[in-house]
Amino acid sequence: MSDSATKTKPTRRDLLRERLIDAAEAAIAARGLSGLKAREIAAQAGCALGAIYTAFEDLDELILRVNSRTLAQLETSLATPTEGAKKGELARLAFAYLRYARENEQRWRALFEHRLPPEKPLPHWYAQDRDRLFGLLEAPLAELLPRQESPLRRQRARTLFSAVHGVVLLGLEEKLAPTPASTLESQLSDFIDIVSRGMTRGE
Amino acid sequence: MSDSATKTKPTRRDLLRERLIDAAEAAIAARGLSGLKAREIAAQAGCALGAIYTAFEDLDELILRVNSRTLAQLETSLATPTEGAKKGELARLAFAYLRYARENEQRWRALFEHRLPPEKPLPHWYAQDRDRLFGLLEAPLAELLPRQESPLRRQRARTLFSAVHGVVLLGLEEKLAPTPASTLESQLSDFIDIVSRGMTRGE
DNA sequence: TGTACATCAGTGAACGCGCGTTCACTGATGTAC
DNA sequence: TGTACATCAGTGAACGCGCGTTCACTGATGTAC
Repeated sequence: MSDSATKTKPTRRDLLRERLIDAAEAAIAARGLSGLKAREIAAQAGCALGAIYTAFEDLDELILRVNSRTLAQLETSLATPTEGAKKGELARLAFAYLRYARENEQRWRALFEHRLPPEKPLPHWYAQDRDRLFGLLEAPLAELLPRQESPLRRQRARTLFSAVHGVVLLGLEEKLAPTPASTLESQLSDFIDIVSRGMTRGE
Repeated sequence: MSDSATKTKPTRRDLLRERLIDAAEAAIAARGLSGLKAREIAAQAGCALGAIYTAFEDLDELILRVNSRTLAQLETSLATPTEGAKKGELARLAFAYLRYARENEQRWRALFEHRLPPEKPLPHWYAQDRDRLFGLLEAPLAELLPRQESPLRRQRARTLFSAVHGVVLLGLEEKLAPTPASTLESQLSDFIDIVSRGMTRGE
Protein backbone atom coordinates (compact mmCIF):
# COMPACT_ATOMS: atom_id res chain seq x y z
CA MET A 1 0.00 0.00 0.00
CA SER A 2 2.99 2.29 -0.13
CA ASP A 3 2.68 3.51 -3.71
CA SER A 4 -0.95 2.87 -4.52
CA ALA A 5 -2.03 6.43 -5.11
CA THR A 6 0.01 8.28 -7.74
CA LYS A 7 1.65 5.57 -9.82
CA THR A 8 -0.55 2.66 -10.82
CA LYS A 9 0.84 -0.31 -8.91
CA PRO A 10 2.92 -2.64 -11.02
CA THR A 11 1.20 -5.98 -11.27
CA ARG A 12 3.01 -9.25 -10.77
CA ARG A 13 2.42 -9.62 -14.49
CA ASP A 14 3.97 -6.23 -15.21
CA LEU A 15 7.10 -7.24 -13.35
CA LEU A 16 7.34 -10.47 -15.30
CA ARG A 17 6.95 -8.57 -18.54
CA GLU A 18 9.70 -6.19 -17.56
CA ARG A 19 12.09 -8.99 -16.62
CA LEU A 20 11.40 -10.67 -19.93
CA ILE A 21 12.00 -7.50 -21.92
CA ASP A 22 15.22 -6.95 -19.98
CA ALA A 23 16.33 -10.48 -20.78
CA ALA A 24 15.45 -10.17 -24.46
CA GLU A 25 17.22 -6.84 -24.67
CA ALA A 26 20.37 -8.33 -23.18
CA ALA A 27 20.23 -11.31 -25.52
CA ILE A 28 19.88 -9.12 -28.59
CA ALA A 29 22.67 -6.82 -27.47
CA ALA A 30 24.93 -9.80 -26.89
CA ARG A 31 24.12 -12.09 -29.80
CA GLY A 32 21.99 -10.12 -32.18
CA LEU A 33 18.38 -10.58 -33.17
CA SER A 34 18.99 -14.05 -34.56
CA GLY A 35 20.61 -15.01 -31.27
CA LEU A 36 17.37 -14.50 -29.42
CA LYS A 37 16.03 -17.81 -28.06
CA ALA A 38 12.88 -18.31 -26.01
CA ARG A 39 14.57 -20.75 -23.63
CA GLU A 40 17.46 -18.44 -22.93
CA ILE A 41 15.20 -15.49 -22.22
CA ALA A 42 13.12 -17.52 -19.80
CA ALA A 43 16.21 -18.77 -17.99
CA GLN A 44 17.64 -15.27 -17.77
CA ALA A 45 14.34 -13.87 -16.52
CA GLY A 46 14.07 -16.70 -14.00
CA CYS A 47 10.76 -18.07 -15.20
CA ALA A 48 9.50 -21.08 -17.09
CA LEU A 49 9.47 -21.25 -20.87
CA GLY A 50 5.70 -21.11 -20.99
CA ALA A 51 5.57 -17.92 -18.92
CA ILE A 52 6.68 -15.96 -21.98
CA TYR A 53 3.36 -16.77 -23.58
CA THR A 54 1.36 -15.63 -20.61
CA ALA A 55 3.08 -12.23 -20.79
CA PHE A 56 3.24 -11.74 -24.56
CA GLU A 57 1.42 -12.93 -27.62
CA ASP A 58 4.62 -14.41 -29.03
CA LEU A 59 8.29 -13.57 -29.53
CA ASP A 60 7.47 -10.98 -32.18
CA GLU A 61 5.65 -8.88 -29.61
CA LEU A 62 8.53 -9.21 -27.20
CA ILE A 63 10.97 -8.09 -29.89
CA LEU A 64 8.83 -5.08 -30.69
CA ARG A 65 8.91 -4.15 -27.00
CA VAL A 66 12.68 -4.26 -27.07
CA ASN A 67 12.74 -2.24 -30.28
CA SER A 68 10.46 0.30 -28.70
CA ARG A 69 13.02 0.78 -25.96
CA THR A 70 15.73 1.10 -28.55
CA LEU A 71 13.79 3.83 -30.33
CA ALA A 72 13.51 5.72 -27.04
CA GLN A 73 17.24 5.34 -26.37
CA LEU A 74 18.05 6.49 -29.87
CA GLU A 75 15.76 9.44 -29.45
CA THR A 76 17.59 10.46 -26.30
CA SER A 77 20.96 10.08 -28.00
CA LEU A 78 19.87 12.25 -30.90
CA ALA A 79 18.27 14.88 -28.70
CA THR A 80 21.27 15.29 -26.40
CA PRO A 81 23.49 18.13 -27.64
CA THR A 82 27.08 17.08 -28.30
CA GLU A 83 29.99 18.80 -26.58
CA GLY A 84 32.08 19.64 -29.67
CA ALA A 85 29.49 21.49 -31.73
CA LYS A 86 31.17 21.31 -35.11
CA LYS A 87 28.96 22.42 -37.95
CA GLY A 88 25.22 22.52 -38.26
CA GLU A 89 22.42 20.68 -36.62
CA LEU A 90 22.27 18.23 -39.51
CA ALA A 91 25.87 17.19 -38.97
CA ARG A 92 25.27 16.84 -35.27
CA LEU A 93 22.35 14.52 -35.83
CA ALA A 94 24.14 12.43 -38.43
CA PHE A 95 27.16 11.90 -36.23
CA ALA A 96 25.02 11.19 -33.20
CA TYR A 97 23.26 8.55 -35.28
CA LEU A 98 26.54 7.00 -36.32
CA ARG A 99 27.67 7.00 -32.74
CA TYR A 100 24.53 5.34 -31.48
CA ALA A 101 24.69 2.71 -34.19
CA ARG A 102 28.31 1.95 -33.39
CA GLU A 103 27.86 1.74 -29.65
CA ASN A 104 24.67 -0.29 -29.79
CA GLU A 105 25.18 -2.11 -33.03
CA GLN A 106 23.11 -5.21 -32.39
CA ARG A 107 20.25 -3.36 -30.80
CA TRP A 108 20.26 -0.85 -33.64
CA ARG A 109 20.38 -3.60 -36.28
CA ALA A 110 17.41 -5.36 -34.67
CA LEU A 111 15.37 -2.26 -35.40
CA PHE A 112 15.75 -2.90 -39.12
CA GLU A 113 16.25 -6.64 -39.29
CA HIS A 114 13.07 -7.59 -37.55
CA ARG A 115 10.15 -8.09 -39.83
CA LEU A 116 6.63 -9.11 -38.87
CA PRO A 117 4.91 -11.85 -40.85
CA PRO A 118 2.92 -10.02 -43.53
CA GLU A 119 -0.45 -10.93 -42.07
CA LYS A 120 0.34 -9.29 -38.72
CA PRO A 121 -0.14 -5.53 -38.70
CA LEU A 122 2.38 -3.28 -36.94
CA PRO A 123 0.89 -2.37 -33.53
CA HIS A 124 -0.19 1.23 -33.16
CA TRP A 125 1.91 1.84 -30.08
CA TYR A 126 4.99 0.89 -32.03
CA ALA A 127 4.16 3.09 -35.00
CA GLN A 128 3.67 5.97 -32.57
CA ASP A 129 7.11 5.49 -31.01
CA ARG A 130 8.64 5.47 -34.45
CA ASP A 131 6.81 8.56 -35.63
CA ARG A 132 7.70 10.48 -32.49
CA LEU A 133 11.37 9.98 -33.31
CA PHE A 134 10.89 11.43 -36.75
CA GLY A 135 9.11 14.44 -35.40
CA LEU A 136 12.39 15.28 -33.74
CA LEU A 137 14.28 15.09 -37.00
CA GLU A 138 12.04 17.56 -38.75
CA ALA A 139 13.03 20.46 -36.53
CA PRO A 140 16.37 21.28 -38.20
CA LEU A 141 14.61 21.52 -41.56
CA ALA A 142 12.12 24.05 -40.29
CA GLU A 143 14.00 27.18 -41.34
CA LEU A 144 14.72 25.84 -44.81
CA LEU A 145 11.19 24.68 -45.41
CA PRO A 146 8.72 27.01 -43.74
CA ARG A 147 5.56 25.95 -41.99
CA GLN A 148 3.46 25.88 -45.13
CA GLU A 149 5.60 23.16 -46.61
CA SER A 150 5.19 20.87 -43.63
CA PRO A 151 4.34 17.71 -45.63
CA LEU A 152 7.41 18.20 -47.80
CA ARG A 153 9.43 18.76 -44.67
CA ARG A 154 8.24 15.49 -43.20
CA GLN A 155 9.07 13.70 -46.38
CA ARG A 156 12.49 15.26 -46.64
CA ALA A 157 13.29 14.39 -43.04
CA ARG A 158 12.64 10.76 -43.91
CA THR A 159 14.67 11.01 -47.08
CA LEU A 160 17.69 12.46 -45.34
CA PHE A 161 17.40 10.00 -42.51
CA SER A 162 17.31 7.15 -45.00
CA ALA A 163 20.34 8.47 -46.80
CA VAL A 164 22.37 8.86 -43.63
CA HIS A 165 21.17 5.45 -42.50
CA GLY A 166 22.42 3.97 -45.77
CA VAL A 167 25.86 5.48 -45.36
CA VAL A 168 26.10 4.27 -41.78
CA LEU A 169 24.67 0.84 -42.53
CA LEU A 170 26.88 -0.04 -45.45
CA GLY A 171 29.85 1.61 -43.80
CA LEU A 172 29.57 -0.48 -40.64
CA GLU A 173 28.72 -3.61 -42.55
CA GLU A 174 31.68 -3.16 -44.89
CA LYS A 175 29.48 -4.58 -47.59
CA LEU A 176 30.96 -2.39 -50.31
CA ALA A 177 34.56 -2.23 -49.20
CA PRO A 178 36.66 -2.46 -46.05
CA THR A 179 35.76 0.75 -44.21
CA PRO A 180 37.88 1.85 -41.27
CA ALA A 181 36.23 4.11 -38.71
CA SER A 182 37.99 7.22 -39.95
CA THR A 183 36.90 6.58 -43.53
CA LEU A 184 33.29 6.25 -42.49
CA GLU A 185 33.50 9.50 -40.58
CA SER A 186 35.00 11.32 -43.52
CA GLN A 187 32.31 9.84 -45.77
CA LEU A 188 29.60 11.05 -43.49
CA SER A 189 31.19 14.47 -43.15
CA ASP A 190 31.62 14.79 -46.91
CA PHE A 191 28.04 13.73 -47.39
CA ILE A 192 26.63 16.22 -44.91
CA ASP A 193 28.63 19.02 -46.53
CA ILE A 194 27.20 18.19 -49.92
CA VAL A 195 23.66 17.96 -48.65
CA SER A 196 23.94 21.14 -46.59
CA ARG A 197 25.23 23.10 -49.58
CA GLY A 198 22.55 21.61 -51.79
CA MET A 199 19.80 22.52 -49.39
CA THR A 200 20.78 26.07 -48.52
CA ARG A 201 21.17 26.94 -52.18
CA GLY A 202 17.59 27.82 -53.16
CA GLU A 203 15.40 25.67 -55.39
CA MET B 1 34.01 -33.43 -80.37
CA SER B 2 32.01 -30.63 -81.97
CA ASP B 3 33.02 -27.73 -79.71
CA SER B 4 36.29 -28.93 -78.23
CA ALA B 5 38.54 -26.27 -79.71
CA THR B 6 37.51 -22.68 -78.90
CA LYS B 7 35.31 -22.84 -75.80
CA THR B 8 36.51 -25.07 -73.00
CA LYS B 9 34.01 -27.92 -72.96
CA PRO B 10 31.48 -27.68 -70.12
CA THR B 11 32.03 -30.59 -67.77
CA ARG B 12 29.18 -32.71 -66.46
CA ARG B 13 30.03 -31.03 -63.18
CA ASP B 14 29.78 -27.56 -64.73
CA LEU B 15 26.32 -28.35 -65.99
CA LEU B 16 25.22 -29.55 -62.57
CA ARG B 17 26.59 -26.39 -61.01
CA GLU B 18 24.70 -24.28 -63.47
CA ARG B 19 21.44 -26.10 -62.87
CA LEU B 20 21.89 -25.66 -59.13
CA ILE B 21 22.60 -21.96 -59.44
CA ASP B 22 19.55 -21.60 -61.68
CA ALA B 23 17.44 -23.38 -59.11
CA ALA B 24 18.78 -21.33 -56.22
CA GLU B 25 18.24 -18.14 -58.16
CA ALA B 26 14.64 -19.07 -58.86
CA ALA B 27 14.04 -19.97 -55.22
CA ILE B 28 15.44 -16.68 -53.98
CA ALA B 29 13.47 -14.70 -56.54
CA ALA B 30 10.29 -16.50 -55.51
CA ARG B 31 10.60 -16.80 -51.75
CA GLY B 32 13.54 -14.66 -50.71
CA LEU B 33 16.88 -15.63 -49.26
CA SER B 34 15.31 -17.18 -46.19
CA GLY B 35 13.09 -19.27 -48.47
CA LEU B 36 16.10 -21.04 -49.92
CA LYS B 37 16.10 -24.73 -48.94
CA ALA B 38 18.65 -27.33 -49.96
CA ARG B 39 16.01 -29.98 -50.66
CA GLU B 40 13.97 -27.69 -52.87
CA ILE B 41 16.97 -26.66 -54.90
CA ALA B 42 18.00 -30.27 -55.46
CA ALA B 43 14.49 -31.22 -56.53
CA GLN B 44 14.27 -28.27 -58.90
CA ALA B 45 17.68 -29.04 -60.37
CA GLY B 46 16.73 -32.71 -60.75
CA CYS B 47 19.51 -34.13 -58.62
CA ALA B 48 19.89 -35.69 -55.18
CA LEU B 49 20.29 -33.64 -52.04
CA GLY B 50 23.88 -34.74 -51.62
CA ALA B 51 24.84 -33.59 -55.11
CA ILE B 52 24.79 -29.98 -53.93
CA TYR B 53 27.80 -30.76 -51.78
CA THR B 54 29.73 -32.30 -54.65
CA ALA B 55 29.27 -29.11 -56.64
CA PHE B 56 29.70 -26.51 -53.89
CA GLU B 57 31.36 -26.23 -50.53
CA ASP B 58 28.02 -25.43 -48.89
CA LEU B 59 24.92 -23.31 -49.36
CA ASP B 60 26.84 -20.12 -48.65
CA GLU B 61 28.96 -20.64 -51.72
CA LEU B 62 25.88 -21.33 -53.80
CA ILE B 63 24.26 -18.14 -52.54
CA LEU B 64 27.36 -16.14 -53.41
CA ARG B 65 27.19 -17.57 -56.93
CA VAL B 66 23.63 -16.35 -57.23
CA ASN B 67 24.60 -12.97 -55.82
CA SER B 68 27.41 -12.74 -58.31
CA ARG B 69 24.87 -13.13 -61.09
CA THR B 70 22.72 -10.49 -59.47
CA LEU B 71 25.64 -8.06 -59.41
CA ALA B 72 26.18 -8.68 -63.12
CA GLN B 73 22.49 -8.11 -63.84
CA LEU B 74 22.49 -4.95 -61.79
CA GLU B 75 25.58 -3.75 -63.60
CA THR B 76 23.85 -4.22 -66.93
CA SER B 77 20.76 -2.40 -65.70
CA LEU B 78 22.80 0.53 -64.50
CA ALA B 79 24.93 0.68 -67.62
CA THR B 80 22.01 0.65 -70.04
CA PRO B 81 20.99 4.22 -70.95
CA THR B 82 17.36 4.99 -70.18
CA GLU B 83 14.99 6.21 -72.88
CA GLY B 84 13.66 9.34 -71.16
CA ALA B 85 16.93 11.08 -70.26
CA LYS B 86 15.68 13.44 -67.60
CA LYS B 87 18.41 15.18 -65.71
CA GLY B 88 22.00 14.21 -65.10
CA GLU B 89 23.86 10.95 -65.05
CA LEU B 90 23.50 10.75 -61.29
CA ALA B 91 19.72 10.88 -61.50
CA ARG B 92 19.76 8.27 -64.23
CA LEU B 93 21.79 5.90 -62.09
CA ALA B 94 19.71 6.44 -58.99
CA PHE B 95 16.46 5.78 -60.80
CA ALA B 96 17.90 2.79 -62.58
CA TYR B 97 18.89 1.44 -59.18
CA LEU B 98 15.41 1.98 -57.81
CA ARG B 99 13.97 0.28 -60.83
CA TYR B 100 16.22 -2.72 -60.54
CA ALA B 101 15.49 -3.06 -56.83
CA ARG B 102 11.77 -2.89 -57.45
CA GLU B 103 11.70 -5.34 -60.29
CA ASN B 104 14.02 -7.83 -58.65
CA GLU B 105 13.30 -7.16 -55.05
CA GLN B 106 14.15 -10.51 -53.53
CA ARG B 107 17.28 -11.02 -55.57
CA TRP B 108 18.40 -7.50 -54.73
CA ARG B 109 17.67 -7.98 -51.02
CA ALA B 110 19.69 -11.19 -50.96
CA LEU B 111 22.72 -9.15 -51.96
CA PHE B 112 22.56 -7.34 -48.64
CA GLU B 113 20.85 -9.84 -46.38
CA HIS B 114 23.31 -12.64 -46.89
CA ARG B 115 26.15 -12.66 -44.42
CA LEU B 116 28.99 -15.13 -44.23
CA PRO B 117 29.92 -16.60 -40.84
CA PRO B 118 32.68 -14.34 -39.53
CA GLU B 119 35.39 -16.99 -39.81
CA LYS B 120 34.81 -17.46 -43.56
CA PRO B 121 36.50 -14.81 -45.69
CA LEU B 122 34.70 -13.33 -48.69
CA PRO B 123 36.01 -15.13 -51.81
CA HIS B 124 38.19 -13.04 -54.08
CA TRP B 125 36.08 -13.66 -57.15
CA TYR B 126 33.09 -12.20 -55.36
CA ALA B 127 34.95 -9.12 -54.15
CA GLN B 128 36.06 -8.56 -57.73
CA ASP B 129 32.53 -8.69 -59.07
CA ARG B 130 31.47 -6.19 -56.46
CA ASP B 131 34.33 -3.81 -57.10
CA ARG B 132 33.79 -3.93 -60.84
CA LEU B 133 30.28 -2.59 -60.29
CA PHE B 134 31.60 0.32 -58.30
CA GLY B 135 34.13 1.20 -60.94
CA LEU B 136 31.15 1.93 -63.13
CA LEU B 137 29.67 4.31 -60.60
CA GLU B 138 32.77 6.43 -60.35
CA ALA B 139 32.57 7.61 -63.93
CA PRO B 140 29.89 10.29 -63.44
CA LEU B 141 31.98 11.84 -60.68
CA ALA B 142 35.03 12.17 -62.91
CA GLU B 143 34.40 15.70 -64.07
CA LEU B 144 33.66 16.97 -60.58
CA LEU B 145 36.66 15.29 -59.01
CA PRO B 146 39.58 15.25 -61.43
CA ARG B 147 41.98 12.40 -61.87
CA GLN B 148 44.28 13.47 -59.06
CA GLU B 149 41.53 13.02 -56.53
CA SER B 150 40.84 9.46 -57.58
CA PRO B 151 40.79 7.97 -54.05
CA LEU B 152 38.32 10.61 -52.91
CA ARG B 153 36.28 9.88 -56.00
CA ARG B 154 36.14 6.19 -55.16
CA GLN B 155 35.11 6.99 -51.64
CA ARG B 156 32.47 9.44 -52.72
CA ALA B 157 31.05 6.97 -55.21
CA ARG B 158 30.54 4.55 -52.33
CA THR B 159 29.06 7.25 -50.14
CA LEU B 160 26.53 8.32 -52.71
CA PHE B 161 25.67 4.76 -53.55
CA SER B 162 25.07 4.03 -49.87
CA ALA B 163 22.87 7.08 -49.52
CA VAL B 164 20.75 6.21 -52.53
CA HIS B 165 20.63 2.63 -51.33
CA GLY B 166 19.32 3.83 -47.98
CA VAL B 167 16.57 5.87 -49.56
CA VAL B 168 15.53 2.96 -51.77
CA LEU B 169 15.82 0.37 -49.02
CA LEU B 170 13.77 2.15 -46.39
CA GLY B 171 11.38 3.40 -49.03
CA LEU B 172 10.58 -0.07 -50.34
CA GLU B 173 10.55 -1.60 -46.87
CA GLU B 174 8.19 1.08 -45.57
CA LYS B 175 10.07 0.86 -42.32
CA LEU B 176 9.71 4.57 -41.56
CA ALA B 177 6.27 5.23 -42.94
CA PRO B 178 3.88 3.94 -45.59
CA THR B 179 5.58 4.96 -48.83
CA PRO B 180 3.63 4.78 -52.08
CA ALA B 181 5.66 4.42 -55.25
CA SER B 182 5.17 8.04 -56.27
CA THR B 183 6.38 9.30 -52.89
CA LEU B 184 9.53 7.24 -53.14
CA GLU B 185 10.19 8.62 -56.59
CA SER B 186 9.74 12.17 -55.44
CA GLN B 187 12.01 11.51 -52.47
CA LEU B 188 14.70 10.17 -54.73
CA SER B 189 14.30 13.03 -57.16
CA ASP B 190 14.42 15.60 -54.35
CA PHE B 191 17.48 13.90 -52.95
CA ILE B 192 19.34 13.84 -56.24
CA ASP B 193 18.58 17.52 -56.78
CA ILE B 194 20.03 18.40 -53.39
CA VAL B 195 23.13 16.31 -53.90
CA SER B 196 23.69 17.58 -57.45
CA ARG B 197 23.47 21.20 -56.32
CA GLY B 198 25.72 20.49 -53.38
CA MET B 199 28.34 18.86 -55.53
CA THR B 200 28.48 21.31 -58.42
CA ARG B 201 28.80 24.21 -56.03
CA GLY B 202 32.55 24.30 -55.34
CA GLU B 203 34.14 23.19 -52.07
C1' DT C 1 34.54 -54.19 -81.52
C1' DG C 2 34.22 -56.53 -77.04
C1' DT C 3 35.20 -57.60 -72.17
C1' DA C 4 36.94 -56.68 -67.30
C1' DC C 5 37.92 -53.53 -64.20
C1' DA C 6 38.70 -48.90 -61.76
C1' DT C 7 37.12 -44.52 -60.80
C1' DC C 8 34.22 -41.30 -59.06
C1' DA C 9 29.99 -38.44 -59.77
C1' DG C 10 25.85 -38.75 -57.80
C1' DT C 11 22.46 -40.94 -54.33
C1' DG C 12 19.24 -40.37 -50.42
C1' DA C 13 18.46 -42.23 -45.83
C1' DA C 14 19.95 -40.94 -41.58
C1' DC C 15 22.14 -37.81 -38.30
C1' DG C 16 22.08 -34.19 -35.25
C1' DC C 17 20.50 -30.27 -33.82
C1' DG C 18 17.62 -26.33 -32.94
C1' DC C 19 13.57 -24.11 -31.62
C1' DG C 20 8.72 -21.74 -31.12
C1' DT C 21 4.60 -22.93 -29.13
C1' DT C 22 1.11 -25.66 -26.48
C1' DC C 23 -1.43 -27.61 -22.69
C1' DA C 24 -2.56 -30.53 -18.82
C1' DC C 25 -1.22 -29.63 -14.48
C1' DT C 26 0.26 -27.31 -9.81
C1' DG C 27 0.87 -24.34 -6.27
C1' DA C 28 0.48 -19.65 -4.72
C1' DT C 29 -2.82 -15.86 -3.99
C1' DG C 30 -6.92 -14.00 -2.56
C1' DT C 31 -11.78 -14.22 -1.19
C1' DA C 32 -15.79 -15.69 1.67
C1' DC C 33 -17.46 -16.82 5.81
C1' DT D 1 -7.63 -14.71 13.27
C1' DG D 2 -8.53 -19.15 11.01
C1' DT D 3 -10.30 -22.46 7.59
C1' DA D 4 -12.15 -23.99 2.93
C1' DC D 5 -12.34 -23.12 -1.50
C1' DA D 6 -11.80 -20.85 -6.24
C1' DT D 7 -8.97 -18.70 -9.38
C1' DC D 8 -5.37 -18.29 -12.34
C1' DA D 9 -0.37 -17.14 -12.96
C1' DG D 10 3.16 -19.87 -13.89
C1' DT D 11 5.24 -24.64 -15.05
C1' DG D 12 8.04 -27.54 -18.16
C1' DA D 13 7.65 -31.85 -20.72
C1' DA D 14 6.21 -32.84 -25.04
C1' DC D 15 4.86 -31.67 -29.74
C1' DG D 16 5.81 -30.77 -34.31
C1' DC D 17 8.45 -29.23 -37.56
C1' DG D 18 12.36 -27.77 -40.24
C1' DC D 19 16.72 -28.22 -42.16
C1' DG D 20 21.99 -28.34 -43.40
C1' DT D 21 25.23 -31.74 -43.87
C1' DT D 22 27.30 -36.47 -44.03
C1' DC D 23 28.58 -40.95 -45.68
C1' DA D 24 28.21 -45.73 -47.01
C1' DC D 25 26.78 -47.11 -51.18
C1' DT D 26 25.65 -47.58 -56.44
C1' DG D 27 25.67 -47.21 -61.09
C1' DA D 28 27.42 -44.72 -65.01
C1' DT D 29 31.68 -43.43 -67.44
C1' DG D 30 36.01 -44.24 -69.19
C1' DT D 31 40.32 -46.88 -69.67
C1' DA D 32 43.26 -50.97 -70.75
C1' DC D 33 43.92 -54.78 -73.29
